[in-house]
Amino acid sequence: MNEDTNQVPNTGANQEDNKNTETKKDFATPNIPAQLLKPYDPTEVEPRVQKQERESGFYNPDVCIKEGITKADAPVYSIILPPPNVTGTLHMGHALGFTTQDIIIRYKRMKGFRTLWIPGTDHAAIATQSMVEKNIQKTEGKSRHDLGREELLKRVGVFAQQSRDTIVSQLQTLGASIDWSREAFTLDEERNFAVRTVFKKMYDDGLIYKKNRVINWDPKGQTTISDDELVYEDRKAKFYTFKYNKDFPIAISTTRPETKLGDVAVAVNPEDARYKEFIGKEFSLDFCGAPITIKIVGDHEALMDFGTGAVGITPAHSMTDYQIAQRHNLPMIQVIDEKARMMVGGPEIIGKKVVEAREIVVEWLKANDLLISEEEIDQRISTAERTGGIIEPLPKLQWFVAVNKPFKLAHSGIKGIEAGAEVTLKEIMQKAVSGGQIEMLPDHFLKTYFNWIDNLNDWCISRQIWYGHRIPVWYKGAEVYCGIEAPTDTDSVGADDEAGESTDKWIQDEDTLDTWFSSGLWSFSTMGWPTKASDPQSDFAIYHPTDLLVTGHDIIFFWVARMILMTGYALGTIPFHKVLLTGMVRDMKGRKFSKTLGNGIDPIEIAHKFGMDAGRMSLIFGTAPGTDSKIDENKIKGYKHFANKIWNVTRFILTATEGLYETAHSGVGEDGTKINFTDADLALIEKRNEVFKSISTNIDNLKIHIAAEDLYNYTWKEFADIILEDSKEIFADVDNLEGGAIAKKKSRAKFLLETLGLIIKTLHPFMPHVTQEIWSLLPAELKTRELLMTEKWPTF
RNA sequence: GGGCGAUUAGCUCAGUUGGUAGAGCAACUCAUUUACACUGAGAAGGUCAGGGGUUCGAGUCCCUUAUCGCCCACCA
Repeated sequence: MNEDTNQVPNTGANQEDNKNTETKKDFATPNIPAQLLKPYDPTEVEPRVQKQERESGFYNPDVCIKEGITKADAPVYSIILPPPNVTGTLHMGHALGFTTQDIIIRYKRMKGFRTLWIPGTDHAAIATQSMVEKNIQKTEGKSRHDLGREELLKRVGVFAQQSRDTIVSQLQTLGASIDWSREAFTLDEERNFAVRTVFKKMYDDGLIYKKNRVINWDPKGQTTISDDELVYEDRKAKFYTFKYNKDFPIAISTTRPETKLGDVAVAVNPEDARYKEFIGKEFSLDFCGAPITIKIVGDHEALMDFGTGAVGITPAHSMTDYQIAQRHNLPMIQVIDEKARMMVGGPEIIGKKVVEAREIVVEWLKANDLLISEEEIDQRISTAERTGGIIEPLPKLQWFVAVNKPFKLAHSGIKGIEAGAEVTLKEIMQKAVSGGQIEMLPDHFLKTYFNWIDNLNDWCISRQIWYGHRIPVWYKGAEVYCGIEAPTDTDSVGADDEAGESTDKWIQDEDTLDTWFSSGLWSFSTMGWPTKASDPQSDFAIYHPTDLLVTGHDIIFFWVARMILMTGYALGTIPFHKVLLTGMVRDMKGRKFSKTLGNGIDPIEIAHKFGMDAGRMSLIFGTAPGTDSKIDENKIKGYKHFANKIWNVTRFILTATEGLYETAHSGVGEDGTKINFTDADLALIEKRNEVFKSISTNIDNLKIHIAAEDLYNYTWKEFADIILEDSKEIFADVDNLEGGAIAKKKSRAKFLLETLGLIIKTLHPFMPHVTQEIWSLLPAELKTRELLMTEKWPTF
């Protein structure tokens, strides 16, 4: 530990500063620390304080216990950091969440809790791989297949590492008092073991299954994605109405004529008088060079008053049609491949991209006089969240998690679920929250959460990308093996090897898991589960479930729900007691921060310009949980002024109480008599204590934006503007005029010093750097420890 | 189509269980080397989106309308 940082180095530079400020002779007294004579300079102070805090080891609760800062049997408080994606750098949106967590963590630590905050990063599978692929394509003109699985993974690994380093330094710049000794990564060996363990358990319980069905295919990313990874875009589209051929009795409509080469049926409403007579009939015909057989089926899904009232059914390329086809036992004919090219049809159409094929089919319809009408409509198309590719529904053999399948939950700490009872994953997600064990703030997001669960379908978890947790399943001919460890006699073929080679060795499934599968385990995979789960001294035994999750409301489905699912399933418990949802941070025009707009603000930039303390305050101040906020530099500037204000308040108090503070703080005057507070000061104390009591209460209730405001107002408007101004008169009073003058001064000096200490302590979670710096300059009598973060929180 | 949120000072937003409308920024008047110009004092600025209801009392609770924003959904 570097104790020197609290001392004022007696360098030439400082002496020079003293000379420069000599005009202010009133303050150039030997007892006033030299750096106080200058305005507060966050760029010099903040990195130094961060280093000092970090090197003290007190971010780690084990060290706090060892050094006697925290009692071993103290109540526990734990938070896991929502791991940022290793796709780039943090912006002010992250900073809001992380600052919120740091405030709570510092508060709890000072209150004596055994406090743990675990950091980490997320490998973000598709997002990261596609970013690296794009870079390689741009700089080297190579695809991932040119590089091969091993080489690509190496490149992605390097990128992820750089990204992680940036994120770590950003978190440190933020002043996050997080325990770096416990840093985790969603794709490291320990987390991989947890993933394999849970996968195997789910597989054995029949909750993970492999099935051929229509999934969301991203032709750009060359992978499947889950329903939640779809992003909808509004576009104009042509809506064509036509007949398959001249003899076909019913006209249908579509925006995608090229898919009609894969049609197997036309669905009409069984009540529809126009078409009733045709139900059950079959027509074989040639459509654009592809022989197709269309069966007319009756299905209530077909709405009589929409379009022609008849729906062409393309089971292989539409989710809805797939479901209708299932009901009527219809075949599924794939006509579009993974590159979104036509697989069937005449020579003019086969091999063409869907968009070109669409034009060709329309031309063909026109040429054969089959097109009845063509109108422009608004349409929502699905695109892939990470690559922007237009989703092509395709039939594929994929892995799924069954959310509606009952299984026996061996252990249960979830209210409303008995141990050993039959439940579904959906029920776990519902009961963990509806039973009140998990609280959400603001609570109106509960409706969003439940609504999502009600409409939830089985979760497609396999991805055809290489960066991620490989599915722990091996094949040997027709045999399938799922295990935590690879079977012996495994052939370690890479993905590039041509499949289909018959071998007598086990070959692992090529696919990787959805990144949210591993994120879902984060609350316990970061704590030594499963290896050390049974050890009562393990983090898992001590700190799980965690107390609080602070995250953006945009990932309630992706992450919050998946954590509840995974924790409920694997442990029969909840991952956290409370969820605090933060809003989005936007620019002054209300736009989201984005790379393409170039409006993103890097927290490091803020630290350079205004100081991170100011940045932290500006994020918290006036921002209610769950509501979006706007931020601009003007606002941040205001809190830079605030930091400087406290700095000057400190200078004033130390100067004004010069010679008084020793006696004032000891509570005994020079003559040995006790210093009593004057009635006026007693009244100030009462009022002050009330303010600080309510600040604590507000932090306890996670209303940190209100606590920050109260603290700001008291410090500036009450303490500085009124009390300090009033004190000037008291201190200016000439001693010998009346006997009470000296007693009044001592009383006030004691009050000012105590209150300053109180402000600095209470403000510390919000503005850790400036408060630590001031703390180091306060007279020793005021403090019990050098590091403010380990001081006791003031209680009344 | 369903759900959620927002609407408060010129701008950006707070407003705990219902009890006299708040802050920052901007603008206005004054003070001028003061702990601090990264300043202080003062004044100004609001039918709390509109309408209805409950209540002794509503920015806050209920109903309704409007506008904006977000999320979800298989109208081909």
